[in-house]
Amino acid sequence: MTPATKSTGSSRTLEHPELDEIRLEGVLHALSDPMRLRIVTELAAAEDELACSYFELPVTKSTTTHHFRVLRESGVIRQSYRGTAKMSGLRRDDLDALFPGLLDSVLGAAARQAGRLGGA
Amino acid sequence: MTPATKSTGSSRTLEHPELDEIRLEGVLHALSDPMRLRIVTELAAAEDELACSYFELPVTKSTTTHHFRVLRESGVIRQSYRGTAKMSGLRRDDLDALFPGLLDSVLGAAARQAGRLGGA
DNA sequence: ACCGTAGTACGAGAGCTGTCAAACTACGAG
DNA sequence: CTCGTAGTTTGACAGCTCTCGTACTACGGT
Repeated sequence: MTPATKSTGSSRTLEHPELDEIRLEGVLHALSDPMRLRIVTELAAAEDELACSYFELPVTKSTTTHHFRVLRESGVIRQSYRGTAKMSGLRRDDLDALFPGLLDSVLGAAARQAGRLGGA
Repeated sequence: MTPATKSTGSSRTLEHPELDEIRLEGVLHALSDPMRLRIVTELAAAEDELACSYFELPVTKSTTTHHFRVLRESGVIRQSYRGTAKMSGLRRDDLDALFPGLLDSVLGAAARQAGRLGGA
């Protein structure tokens, strides 16, 4: 929101697929891993960008890096650097434009299943 | 070897997951393959059970068998034998009960993408 | 009884995936 | 400058996935 759109010297760049490069198969594949589905669920609940370090995943840092890259390269999340932190946010608008209702139904399904398996 | 064991009386039986054994991750993974997404799309369009041989997939018969098994074991389709043919049908009701809206949004997304990529 | 059609089973191979450990880079705070 | 924190890179490894070809079984018709 606030300006500083210069990337402020952070030369580290991140590749993101354009809208028309996002493939349904890729999105589904990205979401079909438990760890990544969990990341996406938390990201959706947060309604805001989150640092990778926010997530307390039961895997090492390098594995975490791997999962975030799969999510980014499939077009599910958008990432950017802010200081030493790497912020991640759902590409909700892009996904809704491309595949209306898909993200919501997957999130709903994930919540439903979590309730069914955990809370019941 | 030695097919001496069971054979369960009547004809060839097929394993299907119960409703509460179907996992969202498994369904998403099953749908994330182009060949299987295509099968599911045609199955949905048909609104009826189809024989494996109906599909003219650009792969061999053994690969076709493999894909149908993945779809069945993940809970996406139901299969049964009718004569020498093996009929397959979407488990629409089960999936809708478990993950409301998911199947429709995936099918819609697939149709949209097909139109976007093919119809120019 | 035979044959053809529909699908299965069994290897097998190339390639991808999830995971780790260890060494590394980038940034901000003292 | 030095240090700690956040994340990356590389290499490795087991396991899975998609694909094939060949050999096999099951069923129905002639």
